[in-house]
Amino acid sequence: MKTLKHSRQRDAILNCLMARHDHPTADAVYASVREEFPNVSLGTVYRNLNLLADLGEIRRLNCGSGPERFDGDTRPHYHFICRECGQVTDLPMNVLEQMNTKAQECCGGKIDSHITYFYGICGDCLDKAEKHL
Amino acid sequence: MKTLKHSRQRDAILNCLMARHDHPTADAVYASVREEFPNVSLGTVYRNLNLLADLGEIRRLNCGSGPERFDGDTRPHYHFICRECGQVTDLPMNVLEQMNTKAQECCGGKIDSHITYFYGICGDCLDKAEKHL
DNA sequence: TCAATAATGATAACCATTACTGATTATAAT
DNA sequence: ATTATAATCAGTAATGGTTATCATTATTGA
Repeated sequence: MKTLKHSRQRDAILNCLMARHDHPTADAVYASVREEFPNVSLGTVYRNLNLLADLGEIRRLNCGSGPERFDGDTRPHYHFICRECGQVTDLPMNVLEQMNTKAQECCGGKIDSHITYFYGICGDCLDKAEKHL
Repeated sequence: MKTLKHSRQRDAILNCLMARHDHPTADAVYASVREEFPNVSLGTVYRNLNLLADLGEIRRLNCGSGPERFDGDTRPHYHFICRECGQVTDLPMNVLEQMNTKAQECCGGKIDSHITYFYGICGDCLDKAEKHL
């Protein structure tokens, strides 16, 4: 039985994720934590991100390409990825639990969850495109 | 303007993906193509998988962890991933286009598609668990 | 048939992530 | 408070999947 010990670095990493809502990569978290702990190691960031994710205190995001991203909001919700700028934003809509039931009717197993990423062009990029016409 | 030239290796790679329905990784495709072309290079496999995906003849799958997978079936459909064995299977259910509309109401941008992965335990693994009780 | 060039095989480089190391630090028992 | 312990750390090497480079080979249109 391994007892968790308190660590300032882990706090800083968790705080960073709670404070920002841009779903940062490990590298971005590293840069952020470095402001408080100038010689924190990238390995420490990865180790704690994984630990926190396994504990269920943060969530891992695999948005289709590029490095993994992390989310301090563990409540089930959907994400929208802009094809133009790559920005990942939260979608304030309810998760459709009934999709699991529907999907389960199509397969022999037991489905308990789903992950959905929406793709398109975000408002900012639409505006920019407009101006350049 | 770069014109595409025909290549036996690319044919073999595409055929492999059309023939099997287990959503193989690049490495698995490599192993398969090697039976016909014993000294095909892994780089060639990657290059052509990317080319074919960009041409829209196959699809890339990012199932949340592990290496990228590829799908010879480009028609929109959902996938189910077993947490136990990692197997990726197709779900014969309609894609819910209305989710895009719904999601778009929640964000300032333009949403054109979504990708959903369902997670759970597949029939095979449920059976195995049953026997071991 | 031949020149132009896309594609190949082999290999090196790349990048994100993980594993290893010995030193440090937080916790619990004395 | 002191000490024993084990978790955590910083630093760095190693790993694994993927991409880039380059000399050679294969395809194609004239």
